Amino acid sequence: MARHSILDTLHDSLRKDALEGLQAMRFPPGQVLFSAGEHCRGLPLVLDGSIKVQMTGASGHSIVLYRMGADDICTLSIGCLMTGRGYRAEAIVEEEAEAAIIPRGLFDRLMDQSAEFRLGIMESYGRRLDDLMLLVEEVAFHRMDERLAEWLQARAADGQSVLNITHQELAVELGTAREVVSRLLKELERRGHVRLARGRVELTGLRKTASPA
Amino acid sequence: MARHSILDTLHDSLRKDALEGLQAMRFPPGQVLFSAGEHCRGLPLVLDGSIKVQMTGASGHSIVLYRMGADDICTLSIGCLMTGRGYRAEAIVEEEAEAAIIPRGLFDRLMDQSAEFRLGIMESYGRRLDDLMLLVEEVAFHRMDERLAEWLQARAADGQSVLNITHQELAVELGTAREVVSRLLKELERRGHVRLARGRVELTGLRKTASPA
DNA sequence: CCGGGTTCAGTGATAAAGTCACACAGGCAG
DNA sequence: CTGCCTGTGTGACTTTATCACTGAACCCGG
Repeated sequence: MARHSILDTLHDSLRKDALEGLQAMRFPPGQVLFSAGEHCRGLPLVLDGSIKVQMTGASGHSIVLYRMGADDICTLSIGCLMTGRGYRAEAIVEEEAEAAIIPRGLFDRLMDQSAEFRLGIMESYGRRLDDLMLLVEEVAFHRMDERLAEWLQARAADGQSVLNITHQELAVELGTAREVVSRLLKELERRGHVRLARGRVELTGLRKTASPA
Repeated sequence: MARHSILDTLHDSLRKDALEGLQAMRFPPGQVLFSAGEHCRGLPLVLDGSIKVQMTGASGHSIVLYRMGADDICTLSIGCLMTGRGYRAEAIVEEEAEAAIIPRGLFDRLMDQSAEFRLGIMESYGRRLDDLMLLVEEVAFHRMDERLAEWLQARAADGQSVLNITHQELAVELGTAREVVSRLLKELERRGHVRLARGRVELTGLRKTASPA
């Protein structure tokens, strides 16, 4: 049964139709939901789990653009759906995820008949645009050591203090090179903020990177 | 009289209503259409001219995110309109521009009553998302000298071979520091690709940056 | 036309980040 | 145990960012 807040906003008869046209599916970690160049067959609603969206540029390097979680909408797909162009990014499941695809016809109908649905879509789009704008600024102007520390802290805030992640994966998160991550992590370890092991980063009281000033 | 392709798609009666609710305005170069933190009072349609959208990050640096030209829609505004949050970016007129603002009420009505209007909005959103994704990749992974050369070449392709622009402005275009632009331009001049003067870059047969390999 | 202020541009020194090449360590399959 | 694959550490070097400053070009009032 597909539970997604944007469906809750629909009026009874429309919601009933929608739920009939939808089918939730489960995806295991590592599963690729779509990849670059592929065409879009509908609008995915994320019901649960965590999915990262990343792209690989002309340079051959990859960077994570954003994540989708419970109650998210894959707005990126709408553009592909509308213009018929293929995806430019790829989506990879991180934590086992559940999603339902709204097929084109149903999407058009919902857009036509529900102001609330439209609002939800627009809001989602707006948030995504915002995310990307912030990312641009972050990538263009922030120091790598701070970005790394912030990324780790965000995870720590989620309650996770032992991350099973490789330096390479962290490099893709931040859009940098593996060597850079390795060196910065080593530095954090020297300062006692983290403990490192193969494929593992343990956070041990990570504070501000504390400029010596 | 507001001429914009998205209005052409409307059916007669709706178009008539829309045109009544709209009022085109002209803006001179340099005019700020909106700036960070401001609230949004409607959806701007760009009828003509050129408008750049840039943001200034926590770091204090600015970067141009994208440009809007004739027949464009300021999709960024929709998010602000829907969520009520302020703008995160600012819009500055480059070439004298003409624009019309669709007020909230009319926007809602058009979204409700015209599938073609909705399609136009969605397409526009999709393009913007695409632009930003490409920008992220560009900023994260491409070399500055190539980015500068490409930017200049794009202008040359537009027919302009003498640009009236300062190094500082170029730095904002590329999201880097003024000094970096100065040095790279000097290098291009040494190679005979450009000629420099205060506030001016003249393109004299700019080819590939030609790696020595 | 001159003087003084303002905006632009050039440059050296240094730090941060990216690139390249390679050594080595940990874990797993045979 | 022995390879083998993946992940990590590191040196050398290039590119980019930052800081601090110099000087040139332009603008405007007197």
